[in-house]
Amino acid sequence: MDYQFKDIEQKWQQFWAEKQTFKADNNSTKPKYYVLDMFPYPSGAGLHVGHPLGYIASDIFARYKRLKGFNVLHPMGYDSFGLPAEQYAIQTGQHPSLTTEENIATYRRQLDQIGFSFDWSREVRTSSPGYYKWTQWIFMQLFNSWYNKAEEKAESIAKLVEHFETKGSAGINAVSDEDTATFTAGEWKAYSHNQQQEELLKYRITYLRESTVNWCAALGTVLANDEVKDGFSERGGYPVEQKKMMQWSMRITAYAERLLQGLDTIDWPEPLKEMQRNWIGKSVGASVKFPIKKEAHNSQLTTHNIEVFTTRVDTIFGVTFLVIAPEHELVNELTTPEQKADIEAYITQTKKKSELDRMADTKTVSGAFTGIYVLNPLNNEPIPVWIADYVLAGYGTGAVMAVPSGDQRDYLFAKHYNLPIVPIIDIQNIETEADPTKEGTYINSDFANGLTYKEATAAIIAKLEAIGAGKAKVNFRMRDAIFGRQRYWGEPVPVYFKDGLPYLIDESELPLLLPEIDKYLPTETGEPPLGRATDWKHPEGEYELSTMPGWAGSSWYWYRYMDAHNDSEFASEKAIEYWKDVDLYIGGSEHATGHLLYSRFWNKFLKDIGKVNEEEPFKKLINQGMIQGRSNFVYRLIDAEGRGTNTFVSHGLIKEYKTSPLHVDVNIVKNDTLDTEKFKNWRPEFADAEFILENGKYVCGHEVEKMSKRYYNVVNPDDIASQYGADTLRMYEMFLGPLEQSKPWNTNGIEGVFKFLRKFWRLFHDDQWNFRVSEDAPTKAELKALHKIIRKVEEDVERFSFNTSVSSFMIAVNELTELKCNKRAILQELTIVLASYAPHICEELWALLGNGEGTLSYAPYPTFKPEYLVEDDFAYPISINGKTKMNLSISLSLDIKDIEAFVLANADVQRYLEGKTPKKVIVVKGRIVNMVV
RNA sequence: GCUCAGAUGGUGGAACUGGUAGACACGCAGGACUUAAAAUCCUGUUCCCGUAAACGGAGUGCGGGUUCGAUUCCCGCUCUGAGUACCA
Repeated sequence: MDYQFKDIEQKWQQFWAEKQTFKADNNSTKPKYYVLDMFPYPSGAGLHVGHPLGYIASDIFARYKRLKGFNVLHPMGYDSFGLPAEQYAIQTGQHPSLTTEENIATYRRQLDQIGFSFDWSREVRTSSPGYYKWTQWIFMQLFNSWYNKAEEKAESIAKLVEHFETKGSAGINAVSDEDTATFTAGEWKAYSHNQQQEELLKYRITYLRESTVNWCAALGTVLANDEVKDGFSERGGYPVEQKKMMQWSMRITAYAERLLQGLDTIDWPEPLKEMQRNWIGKSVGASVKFPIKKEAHNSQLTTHNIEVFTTRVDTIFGVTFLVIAPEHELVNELTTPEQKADIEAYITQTKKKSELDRMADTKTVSGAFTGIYVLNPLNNEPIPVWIADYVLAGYGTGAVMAVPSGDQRDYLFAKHYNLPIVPIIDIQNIETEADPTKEGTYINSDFANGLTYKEATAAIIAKLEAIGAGKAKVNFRMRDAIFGRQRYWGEPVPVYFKDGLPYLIDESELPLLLPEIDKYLPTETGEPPLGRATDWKHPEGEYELSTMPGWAGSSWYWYRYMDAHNDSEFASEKAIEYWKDVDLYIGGSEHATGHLLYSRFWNKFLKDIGKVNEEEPFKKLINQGMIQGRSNFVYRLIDAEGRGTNTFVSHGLIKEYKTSPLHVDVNIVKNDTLDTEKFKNWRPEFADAEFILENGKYVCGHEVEKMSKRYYNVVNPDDIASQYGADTLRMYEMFLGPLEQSKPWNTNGIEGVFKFLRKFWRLFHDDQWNFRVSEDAPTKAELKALHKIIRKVEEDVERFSFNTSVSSFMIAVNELTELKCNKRAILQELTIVLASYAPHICEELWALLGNGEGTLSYAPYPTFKPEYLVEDDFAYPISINGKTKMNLSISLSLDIKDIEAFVLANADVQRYLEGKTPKKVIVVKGRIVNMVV
């Protein structure tokens, strides 16, 4: 029979499911290999053709590794807590768990159609109580830990308490809140229980603190920094404002240095690492305290100096003014009565500007003088203090020392307000702009005069430290992560409050289930939706009402797959010891500063407390590119009165007519040719449409846009699978281009892949479509074709160049067709090699070859034998004059006796040889490509 | 502005450490089969000139350089995409 992909694919998908072919074994003697996909959020729209791209790539890799003899863990699950289900619940009243359930069913059906080799027995859902029990458990471990900087690791809070009880706060080097108290052991013991708890909260890795948060009123929740884009929420695009709130936070900053260092040990795409480095934002510099000039202010000040952070402490003698952020907490106290009006006017003006305006408008210089002066700690020169909105309250100390000769922003500010500009380096050119050079030697710099950059920096820091006015400091841009969300559809925080202080619930009470509520909206008093729950009360106090953010469940899920049904641990020690870490992780780069950073953070924490073994969770990571939409257009003819008619002009002719473009559903267009009948049925108003054709066809225009319903360019994998089959879909998605590159989806070439599979099928069949293979011994040419593809696929898969493999398969099958090869010895091995790309057709042929049903998935990958290739193609690595290296494949070689004539005829060659005679010359189409001298 | 990635036929793309540029596929043109169409198969297809053909010239965004030889390496520029944005 002809290639009947529908029957074949259904048969094998059923077979794999029933026989649990891809169930991974936790007790195998084979080497392990863990291939992971970023699990999806099951949205209501279902999968479009872009989603499976990464899954197909990882599936090919997983299947390949199985053939190579590895015990492969290749699981899938759902990140099923999230906003859309909740918003749907608000609109319809339908419980988010129902919506989620339905969406998951759709996803599963769509995924099953593509023939993935997932081990579904390990499926996880972050919203199922059996799963979030352990998310809550990890939260409890974080609450019960503090970060010991001396040891560079997290430790138990009990250990900290023990230290407090014996030695007080002395000798503690922790990452903590800034306002920790200093006390002796005796004082600690004298503290009330509540005082102790309050103090400990300042050390816990997950802690409660009043902090400025990104509040999104429209969504009724706070958002993390990476969920905010240009002052608007990433989801929905609602405005986001800054607001002070009591919030759960995660002390991820404790891990900043380790998160940065770890990047050098993992095989990730460089751009992604760079994004994480920028996000962590390490800058090495110094903090300097500028004492406030006594007589500057008549009144008594509670603060005596302004602290700044700088990366160029060497320029301190060039400081001619200080700038603090308008939101800086000292502004009010510092401003002199005479300047009060000015400053207040400036602050109101700044506040009026939206976040966006303020960022866009970086050219306008604005600021106001506070009226007070500080002293340069190294030479006691008075320095005026200004406020200006180019200084951000949220970074460093919210205050900077301005060096107009070296910093362009300071330069512009100084010019605008007529402040002095002092050059401090001999070669500095500051005629028209600041010169941030580090070359040359210092001038106008007191004891640093004549020194180089390195010397000056060291000398100045030493001096500052000696007089107690500053010290070397490393600053990070990364902030602690806000962990609370005022939403319903998330993990409840396993905490209750007593006397205003948080306490963990008992571990035996886990999971703390989400309570049922009547409406999914905040309460009338503005509390989160959980405030609506009745009968939901801890015996000791009130439950926390906010839930965890979306990234909580996804920050450890790869461990749950290792031991998905364990009730007593998040995964057994044995399972974690066996599977260790993820060998290959495939997903989008949009998670660079969210999921991928938080996951690394939690992993490091879990390692610190001895629950996992690896410092980094994802050894190798590949970003699949985004699949963009490719929209098609028809061109409506405009009549003389400028009205649209019901006549449509083919794309090639639109210059001759007046037309307006109109999106048309890409599913009724094939190779940019419109199916005019389907178009008439597409919408009622086109029922009597007429067409002006070219070459008898209606050709559509096209453009690359986002894949979206609005542009009618969404292509559904179901449609492709039912039209061409899963094997064609899998191969075509790979054929489309390099995995990591973004590209528009179009089906223009899919026929080629389909034809290839049919050709492959035909190799095993005679003209009447009867299965027939020959038992004869293969010829040299046949063996060569086979071994070329064996090697090629091996190389391609290892370097994730799946698109070139597909081409190579086509070449191999074309060659074998040409040779009329139907030898079992060849086809058997070819089937194994193709199996990871097109598993259904290969399983079928494998069974027809008499190999036993369903044994293909674990068949041994054939061994490449180079002797079949070195017939007339081989390589010569040679070196000439010790510098030129050549390495070529050879098609024709001249004998030594023919060389002389050849060399004489070729000036290039003569120059190259410098009079020597080559031993061997390699010529291709009359051109020398290589010589052995 | 900064950082990164990229630019190759009508199209998607190949060429892995410098060595026959355009593999493979789509599209297009011509042909075979067919009453016809679809399907299938075969041939051609970077551009220009000449031409039936061999053959000749140009050619990997633009301008230089290194090299016997550059899509590949170096310098400068243009454009496109992504990320980031007053980070002191």
